[in-house]
Amino acid sequence: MNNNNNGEVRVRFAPSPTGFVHIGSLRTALFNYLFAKHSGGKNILRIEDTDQTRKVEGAVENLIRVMGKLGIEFDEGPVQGGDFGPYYQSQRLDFYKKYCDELLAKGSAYYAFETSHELDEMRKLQQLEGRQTMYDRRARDLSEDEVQENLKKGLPYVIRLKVPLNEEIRFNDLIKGTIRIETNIIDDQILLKSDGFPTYHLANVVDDHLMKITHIIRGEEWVTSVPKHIIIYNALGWEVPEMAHVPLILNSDKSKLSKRQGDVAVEDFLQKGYLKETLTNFIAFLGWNPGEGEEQEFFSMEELIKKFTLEKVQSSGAVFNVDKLNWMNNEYIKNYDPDKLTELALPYFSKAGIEISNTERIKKILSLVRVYLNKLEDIPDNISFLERKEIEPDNDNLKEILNSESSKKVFEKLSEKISLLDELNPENYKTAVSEVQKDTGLKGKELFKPIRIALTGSENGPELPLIAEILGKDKVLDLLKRWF
RNA sequence: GGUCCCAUCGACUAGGGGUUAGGUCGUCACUCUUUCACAGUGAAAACACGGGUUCGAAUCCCGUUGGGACCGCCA
Repeated sequence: MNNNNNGEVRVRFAPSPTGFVHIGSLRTALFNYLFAKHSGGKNILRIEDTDQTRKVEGAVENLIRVMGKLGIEFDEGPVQGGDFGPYYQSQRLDFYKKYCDELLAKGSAYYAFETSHELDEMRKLQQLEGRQTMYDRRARDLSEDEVQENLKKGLPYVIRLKVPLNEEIRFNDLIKGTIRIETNIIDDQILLKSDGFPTYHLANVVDDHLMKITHIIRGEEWVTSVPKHIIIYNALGWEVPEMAHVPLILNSDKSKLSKRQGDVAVEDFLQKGYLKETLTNFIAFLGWNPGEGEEQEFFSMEELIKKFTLEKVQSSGAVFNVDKLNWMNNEYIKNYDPDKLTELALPYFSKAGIEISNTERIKKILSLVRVYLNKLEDIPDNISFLERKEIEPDNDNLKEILNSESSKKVFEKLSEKISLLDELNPENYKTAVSEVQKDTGLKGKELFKPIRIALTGSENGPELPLIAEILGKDKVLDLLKRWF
C-alpha cells in the first residue's frame, strides 16, 4: 500500500485530447471517480498532450464538458487547478527533462541517434525474419566519446530506457493479481523524443509520482507496459503506486470496442438522447457489479459510489450490448420526473418541427409516448400523428379498412357526436364512441380500428382517447371528414 | 510470431469445494389490453475441453483449445 500523503487516496484520469470521448475512456474515468469518492480521496484530471502531432483543437474543453454533464467531477485539474499543477503535460516539460537527466546520470537511460527511418528498416527486417519487433539496443553501449561527438555534430537524438537484462519484473494488479514479465523482452523504450517531449512512459511515471497518485486505474491495454514503468520508478528510487487494470469493453465480435462497429463516442450517445443516469449506470455495470447476490440493477451515482470496490471489477472483457442499454434507458425514461424529462425532450420535439412553447402540451404528449422511447431521439417517430395532415395509409390493407362501408358509418356518426361537444377530452370522447357503438351496432375491431387509422395513420399506438384530446376537436373532425 | 491477460446461458453477470447453477437484457409462449407497447406469468438457454487434488470440482492445480491486448520518436 502506498502510504505517502497520509493514506489519502489520489487517483487520476489521464486522457490524451485527441477528439471525442470514447466509451472506454468514460468507464475508466467513472471507475476512477467512483473509487476516489468511495475512499474519500481525490480525483484528478491530467491532460496527456505530449504528442504534438495529435493535438485536436477544443478536445479538452469537450472532454471536460462531457464529464461534467455525466456528473464525473474532478478535485484537481486544468479547470480547478490544485497544488500539483500544471495539469497539462505539455506545460511540465522541465520536470521530464530533469528526471530524464537523472536517469541518464544514473546510467538507467542512454542517448540513441537512429532516425525514424532507420528504425522502420530494422522492424521490417525483424518482421521478415519472423522475430519480435523490438529495438535492438544498438546504441546502448555507445561510448561516452561517441555520444559527445554525435551531440556536438548536432545529430538529433532520443533518450532511451536502459532496461536491466535477465531479470523478472513482478507486480500485483488489484484486478488481475500477480503478473510477471522477463525484462529481456522489454523494449528499451524511448523516454524523451527528439522534439524534446517525453513519451507517455516517462511522463506518466514522473507525473504520477509528483502528483502523489496512490492508485493507477486504467485500461487493460496498459498492462504490458507496466514493467517499463516499474523500471523507471525503481531507477529513480520512487515508490510504485497500486495498479488496477480494468478489462476492455468489446464489440459484439469480442474485439476492442472501436468506431468501425458502431458508436463509441459518449457525445453521440448523449446526442441521441441516452440519459446521463443511464450512461453512468450502464457503463458502471460493464465489468463491475456489486456481487454478493445483489440483484438490484438501477443505481444512482451516489449508490454507485457507496457500493463500488475494485475487488468486484471483472477480470474479463465485457461486450457492449446496445439492446440492454436501450432497455435501461427506456426504464429511466419511463420513470423520470415528467417535468425534467420534458425539459430534456424539448429539443427533440423542436427538431421534429413541433411548436414547443406550450410545455404543458409537450408534457402531455410525452406522457403518452415515453413508454415507446429507447432514447429521446425516437420521439419524432412516435409523434408523427400530431402533425399528420394527410392520412396516407402506407398499405392497401389500411386503405381498405378506411374505405369500407361500416367504417364510413362510424366516421359519420362519430363526427356528428363530436361536433356537438364544446371541447374534446378523454371522457367525452369515450362517451361519444360508445354512443356510436350503440347507434351502429358495430364494435370491437370494426369500431376502433378505423378510427385509430383515420386519426393516426397507423394501426397501433397510444390510447386513442388521449390522442384525441391532444389533437383537439377541430383536428379530429377534419381527419374524420376526409373518409365519408 | 513473441509476451501478457482472459474463459458460467446469444449478451451482462451471481455463485468460488456439496446449489434443482440464481438474476437481468434479448428470444419464445401465455395472461391483461377493443391496437401496439407497458405490466404480469412461464419456457428454452451456460459452467470450453482433458487431466489431476478431493469422499465430492463450475469452484483449487496443470495442460490443451479458444478469445483478446500489447509489441511506435501514439497515448
